[in-house]
Amino acid sequence: MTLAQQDGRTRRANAIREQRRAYILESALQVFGERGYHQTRVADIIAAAGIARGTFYIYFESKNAIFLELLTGLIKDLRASVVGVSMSAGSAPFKEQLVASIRRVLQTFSERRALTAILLRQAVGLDEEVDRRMEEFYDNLHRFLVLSLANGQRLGLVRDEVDQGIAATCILGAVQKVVEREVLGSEVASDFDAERVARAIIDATGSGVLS
Amino acid sequence: MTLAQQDGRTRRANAIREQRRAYILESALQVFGERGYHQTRVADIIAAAGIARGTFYIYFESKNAIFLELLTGLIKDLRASVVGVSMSAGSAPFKEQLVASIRRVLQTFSERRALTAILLRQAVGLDEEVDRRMEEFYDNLHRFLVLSLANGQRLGLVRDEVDQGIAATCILGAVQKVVEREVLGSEVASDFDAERVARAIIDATGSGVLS
Amino acid sequence: MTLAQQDGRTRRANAIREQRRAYILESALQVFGERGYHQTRVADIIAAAGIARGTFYIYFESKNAIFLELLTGLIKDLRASVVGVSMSAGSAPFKEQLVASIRRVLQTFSERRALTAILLRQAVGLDEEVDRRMEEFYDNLHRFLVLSLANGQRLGLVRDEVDQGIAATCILGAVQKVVEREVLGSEVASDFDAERVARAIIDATGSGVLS
Amino acid sequence: MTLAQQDGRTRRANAIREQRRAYILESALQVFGERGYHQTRVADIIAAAGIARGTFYIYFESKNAIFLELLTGLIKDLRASVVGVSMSAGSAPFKEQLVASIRRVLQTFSERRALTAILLRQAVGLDEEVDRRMEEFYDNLHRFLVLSLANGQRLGLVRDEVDQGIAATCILGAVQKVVEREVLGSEVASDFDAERVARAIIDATGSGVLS
DNA sequence: AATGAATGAGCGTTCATTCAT
DNA sequence: GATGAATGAACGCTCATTCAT
Repeated sequence: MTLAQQDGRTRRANAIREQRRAYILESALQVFGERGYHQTRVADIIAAAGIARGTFYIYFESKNAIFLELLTGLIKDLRASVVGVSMSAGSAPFKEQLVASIRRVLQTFSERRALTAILLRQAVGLDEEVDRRMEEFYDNLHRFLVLSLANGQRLGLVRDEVDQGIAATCILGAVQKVVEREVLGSEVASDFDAERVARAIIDATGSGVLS
Repeated sequence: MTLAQQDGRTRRANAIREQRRAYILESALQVFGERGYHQTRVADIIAAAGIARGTFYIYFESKNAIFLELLTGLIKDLRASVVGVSMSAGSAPFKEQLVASIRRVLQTFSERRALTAILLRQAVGLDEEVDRRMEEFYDNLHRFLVLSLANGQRLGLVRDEVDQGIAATCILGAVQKVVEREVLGSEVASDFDAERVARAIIDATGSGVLS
Repeated sequence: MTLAQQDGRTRRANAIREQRRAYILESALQVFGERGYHQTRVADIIAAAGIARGTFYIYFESKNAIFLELLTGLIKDLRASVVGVSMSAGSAPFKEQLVASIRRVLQTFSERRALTAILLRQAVGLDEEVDRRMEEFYDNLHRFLVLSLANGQRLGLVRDEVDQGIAATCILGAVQKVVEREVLGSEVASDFDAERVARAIIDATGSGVLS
Repeated sequence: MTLAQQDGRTRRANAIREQRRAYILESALQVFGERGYHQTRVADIIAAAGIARGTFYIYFESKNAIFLELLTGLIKDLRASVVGVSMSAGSAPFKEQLVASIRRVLQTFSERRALTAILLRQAVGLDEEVDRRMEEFYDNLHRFLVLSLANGQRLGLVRDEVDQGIAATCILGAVQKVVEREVLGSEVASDFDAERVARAIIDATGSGVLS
């Protein structure tokens, strides 16, 4: 057997392994999304994936571990779509930038419904590690928003009277609740008009509801 | 034994029974608040209440039932403090009314921390009945806010451009998140300045963050 | 309910609990003795005791714990029967004292066949705690024998050439092996003549086999 | 391809196969010795041998089978070193012959520590086949000792009062326990002075401890 | 022959609920 | 009504062995 052959085989084996792992992950995602963490038995996951009990434990350490991995994935994706939010005095109109950012976040959630459902509704109190990460994620988001608002105030884009901490919390909550109602509420992804909703959020939280 | 005697005895017995029931409920609240629903064992509740295992099942049908009852209680209290929010053209300045309403809601949460923690963080996916009631509660709140915003628009108090549905969702989310961070975050109730926070919420969601 | 009544009830309840516990212990002993530690399933124990799965865990923390308790019991009994071995210059002839001591030990083993079987054949490598206790037990016995031999040498009852350590080990091994072959070998306890065997052991280890 | 060629190839293949087999056996010995039978997983053995899971089952039928083979090997070695023990009225002084025999046995054990540890401490209750062989081995040894003592009595070398059965058991136990304490106890093989220990055993069991 | 991914029977333990006293 | 011992279904996880490549 030549080295090239072995490399090829190893590469293929690794690829298959990764595929299989991804498939189990995907299957688990479905079940977790449908039944929630606690109602989901390892038996459900392996049934959904069509694998044997032991096989599950080849790819994942535990039920908890696979759940954590799913969550970590979503958090990573969200972080990526959030990072783009910027108050830099770029050429694009400020408000449009905000709309784009929010829209991107909404789309990320929209494309990951099952995970979003878990993240928003099941992910607390299951496990210390999960809790810690979730809190960390929200804390980072909050800190980012506070900073953005502060920058905005310096640039005269945000009103000086605004309480940075509370306002950041309000925006966070607003987006989260919109995701909860609009994204998870509509049965199919296409029902959900990210552009319109993002615009409405920016309008409501940006200009306020009062005249 | 006269009827009067029996009445007296029955009344006293009923009173004792009610007291006992309330005490178990209270004990359960503590443990649920501290450990969350799933980490709480019936053993924890009876230990906290100082009763025997069987006694628990005399007063409550199941672990689930007692949890549901606690949640129902909080929802009832919240409904009571929310109902007062009104857009009627009373004498008090409109914004001040809003601040007062939000403050009342925040106070209700603040006074019921243990329950609030459960409501916001644990109450989904446990039980179909619980889920149904929670959704119903939030739906009612949302409907109420939509109606209020519509009224406000008619009266010229709310901007016409505001998307009632999304805006209502934003406000709901904002308040919820503030409760989550500010109420549950501060270690003791007194640390939490309901007036200041309510004012900040109204400022942020009412006037918007942008200048 | 009077205090006396309660005391009575509590006492009776405790007595029943103890009886039940002892019964489960006894049942476990049988199964462990027959099948060994690893072949014994908790299912076997509860089947033998005629109790439900959960009941087992009311009385014992784990399969390991019940085994440890059985072993501890035997070790305690053995210690009690060994303690009597003494080199004090009492009135009874020295050799007769030794015979009596060995006989007592053999009898203890003989009366506890199931446990003895476990102790001699299964009790190593199962559990760190068990191993530690067994080693401790044998160490104590060995130390005791070394001391006794030293005393004997001082009193002129034991030959000066004897290597205390090795001799103690030999005696320990001799008795243990005799128990293994003679006690566990004979099907029924009555088949085993403790007096004769004890005398033979003392003769072999005391006077030696060589002429 | 000529027959000679094939023969050569086959021979070489067989040699490689045997080497590989021996290496796995050796690796298994290490892990069994370190962790004991039950704590040793097939995973540990293949990791130690650096082979794949399936490969293990090409060379050995099961975990149990490889263990049995190791044990059989030790028993064979022991038998070989024991066979030399003889009461024949050879030229060498009788006692010196005994010392030499015991020393040889002790050395065999000392050179096979890992196996000895298993033999003395783990080898019972694992498997019927193992148990049967162990018992057979000890029975043969015992029978041999009984015979030797009988011969000794006929030759006037062994006291007539000695109970052959019990005395044989005592000697067996003495040696076994000495191995257990002295051989397994000392960390390195060189710490163990086989000559001295053998002499002490013969002194203790031969001349007895009493004066 | 060698590999290692797949298998699945089997186990110890938990805990909400029941029920005899 | 109060008690708490008893119940047993249910679960997550292990690991010796198999078998397609």
